Amino acid sequence: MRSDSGDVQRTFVTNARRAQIVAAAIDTVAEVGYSGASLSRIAVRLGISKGVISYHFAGKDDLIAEIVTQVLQQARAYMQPRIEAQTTGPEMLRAYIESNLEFIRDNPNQLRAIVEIVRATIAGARSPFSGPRDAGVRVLADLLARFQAAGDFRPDFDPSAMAMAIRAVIDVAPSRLTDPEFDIDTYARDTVTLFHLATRATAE
Amino acid sequence: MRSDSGDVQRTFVTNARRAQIVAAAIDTVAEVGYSGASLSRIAVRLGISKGVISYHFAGKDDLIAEIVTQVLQQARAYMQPRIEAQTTGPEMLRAYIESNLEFIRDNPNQLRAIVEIVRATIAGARSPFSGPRDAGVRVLADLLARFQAAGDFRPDFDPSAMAMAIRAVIDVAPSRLTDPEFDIDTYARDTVTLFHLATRATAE
Amino acid sequence: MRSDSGDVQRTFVTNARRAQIVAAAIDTVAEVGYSGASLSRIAVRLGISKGVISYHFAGKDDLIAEIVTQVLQQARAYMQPRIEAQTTGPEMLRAYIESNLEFIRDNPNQLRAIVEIVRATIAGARSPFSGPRDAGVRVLADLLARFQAAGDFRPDFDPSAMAMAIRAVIDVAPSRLTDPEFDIDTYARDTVTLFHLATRATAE
Amino acid sequence: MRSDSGDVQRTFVTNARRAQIVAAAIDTVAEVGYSGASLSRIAVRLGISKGVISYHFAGKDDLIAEIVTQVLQQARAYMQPRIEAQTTGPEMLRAYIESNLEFIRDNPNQLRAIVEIVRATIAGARSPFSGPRDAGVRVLADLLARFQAAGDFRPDFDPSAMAMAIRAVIDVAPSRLTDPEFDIDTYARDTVTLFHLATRATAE
DNA sequence: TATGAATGAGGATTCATTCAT
DNA sequence: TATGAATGAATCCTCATTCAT
Repeated sequence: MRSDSGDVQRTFVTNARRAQIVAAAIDTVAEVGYSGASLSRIAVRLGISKGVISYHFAGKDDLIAEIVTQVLQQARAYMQPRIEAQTTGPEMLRAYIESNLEFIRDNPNQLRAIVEIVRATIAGARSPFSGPRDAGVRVLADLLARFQAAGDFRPDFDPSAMAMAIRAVIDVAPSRLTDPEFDIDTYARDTVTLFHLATRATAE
Repeated sequence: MRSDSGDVQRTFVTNARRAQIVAAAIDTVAEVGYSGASLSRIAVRLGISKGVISYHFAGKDDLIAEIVTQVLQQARAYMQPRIEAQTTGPEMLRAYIESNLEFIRDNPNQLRAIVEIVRATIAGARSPFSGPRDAGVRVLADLLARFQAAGDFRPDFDPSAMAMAIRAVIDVAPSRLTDPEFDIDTYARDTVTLFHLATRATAE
Repeated sequence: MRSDSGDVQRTFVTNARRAQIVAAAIDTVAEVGYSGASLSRIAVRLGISKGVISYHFAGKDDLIAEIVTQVLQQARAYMQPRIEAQTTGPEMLRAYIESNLEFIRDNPNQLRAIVEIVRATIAGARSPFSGPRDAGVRVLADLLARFQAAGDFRPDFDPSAMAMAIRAVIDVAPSRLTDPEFDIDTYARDTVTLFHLATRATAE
Repeated sequence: MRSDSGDVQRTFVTNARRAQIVAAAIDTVAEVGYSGASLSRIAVRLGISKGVISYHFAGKDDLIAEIVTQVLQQARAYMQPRIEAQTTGPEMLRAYIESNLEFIRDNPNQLRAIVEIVRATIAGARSPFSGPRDAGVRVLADLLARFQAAGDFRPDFDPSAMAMAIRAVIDVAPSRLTDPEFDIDTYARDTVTLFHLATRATAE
């Protein structure tokens, strides 16, 4: 019943269990970090035996990969339409930042977990998940470049560096959420303004 | 001879050993990540026994704390004079960003290690090192607020949020250093411009 | 429905399933060795659930015992008539060796599996299957002794030791079958000659 | 202090511990078989912690390899001079069989262990130790071929098949040692005679 | 000061087995 | 009959830590 690869036909109950385990894993990673999130800790949180996880997932890597896949997919589903609905560069950028931070606000653990995982795994350089991060930067860089070419942004910034900066400012938010003084909505507004000023066409 | 707390009188040799161990630990963390940096791996790198580390440091946490302390102190020593030499807000901001990224460029392992450590440890929420990070943001926020009050920056940004953003953009650099396509000097220039545009007084 | 002990009345379907499982178990043991032959691997090979095996057999030991029983019975069925058809000692011995090695040649997996099992289990001294092996030796020893008494063999060898030797030379064949340089028919001829020379009455 | 590979300088105490562990491992394998010989069982036998073994050996494979190396070396040291002291084929063959079985008689556990290991590991075909076995057969086959060419043996047997047979008859002895009815000295005499008759030059 | 040796907890994983459906 | 699900023990291994020398 392991999920190795390929499309395995899964029953309803199995899917429910898998989802339950993934959810517990997300919360655990968000709470105690990647390295602290042992299978046993996840199992305890669910009140189930450690073996159940092994039964439903081919291994820890499989479980972690599932988290990444799932969260990224949810995030994309939330953000993509909001971003693609925009027609001008500045509007797109605002939608990008706002939808990102809204998603973070509404799914704090998911995001904290994924940031944790990506960072923990890129650390060792062996990184099976460095992909997603680079991909995120690249997609944004492409968007910026396109609108920049259209004259919507000032022509003299490097889209790639700007994309890195934007993602960095967004990605730091999840870990700040626990700070009671941190207000993510304010942070979103400030960030929108910040990058609007940093990218607007001079003529504007 | 453990360094538990307080000012322990230490001999010259002891201090040399400690420094040597810290240096090896920094390189190890930078290379294999925080969780991969076992005492044994650090000891092997030095060609000494694992016990030596235990002898000189109260525990792994103590060693890690020492890394943080030492690197932060070096960083401060490099950057502080450069920043304080400036008199206007924009100059200060430029000096802040440039000196930070220069230090990162010249001490990549140190920085990669510290970023690794901070992230790995703040994750667990138990965070013995969330202090330094917050402190860095706070110091910068205070600087921004001061020059903002003096009219050097536009008055309508939140210094704290802006400080977070600046630090985020800087802190992401160390982990990018291994990417051959990443040129940190260009990144520094872009970042300076970016935050100059984002903070400048409108009248300017 | 478990087969614990005694003569359980079994339906046709049940028997078919059991046979099917035994066959898969034989192939699995032959392929990955005794310790590698987990119930799960056997189940996968059959495309059935692990539980089915547990349903049809009281436990792994029961399944293994069934393999031994079944293979030994088949082997006996093949060899016994061939051996008993002979009237003189040397002919009997030739028939014994040839029929053994022919059976091995024609049922390599069966034999490899059984050799695997016997060896893996006699090792632990708890040996639920040391019986069959000893039995094989004893039967052959009795045969040898009978013909020896009749003057068909030289009188000065110990039938029991000779039987052990013969069985050893035969039993080593299954594990050699995978070696492409190993030709079992040649080996059979050589073995017949070898033991003919070793046992023939001097007067011959 | 792991023994990974290469010539590691080892202290006296360490060597003593290693030897102690190897000895315990040999006895354990001889007693409960390869698959039953877990590190924990070996540790219990010695009254030490499981970790000690991990400290002295890079892993289970390392420990097992050490057993094989050590026993084969001892065996070679015992047998080689006895065999090489002979000048004629029959004498060589007698010395080969006798020295083998004497060594088995005097080191029953060592041999039972090694037979266990070789068989358990060649089973899975991944066999890191199939080498030794094949090597043993090959060396003997070469010896036989040499003396056969010299006319010391009958010319019409295949040295390789004969070597296989001889080794098979020898290798079966260790597992018989626990049988009180089995007398290895008698078995040695019988085996010598058996293969003398099977190989002698006809003219003899 | 430094070392080698040992410990024991905790990690992931595999497995035979059980059980409700 | 058959299945999927769950269990818990056992496996090897890594690690931070301790301690006598």
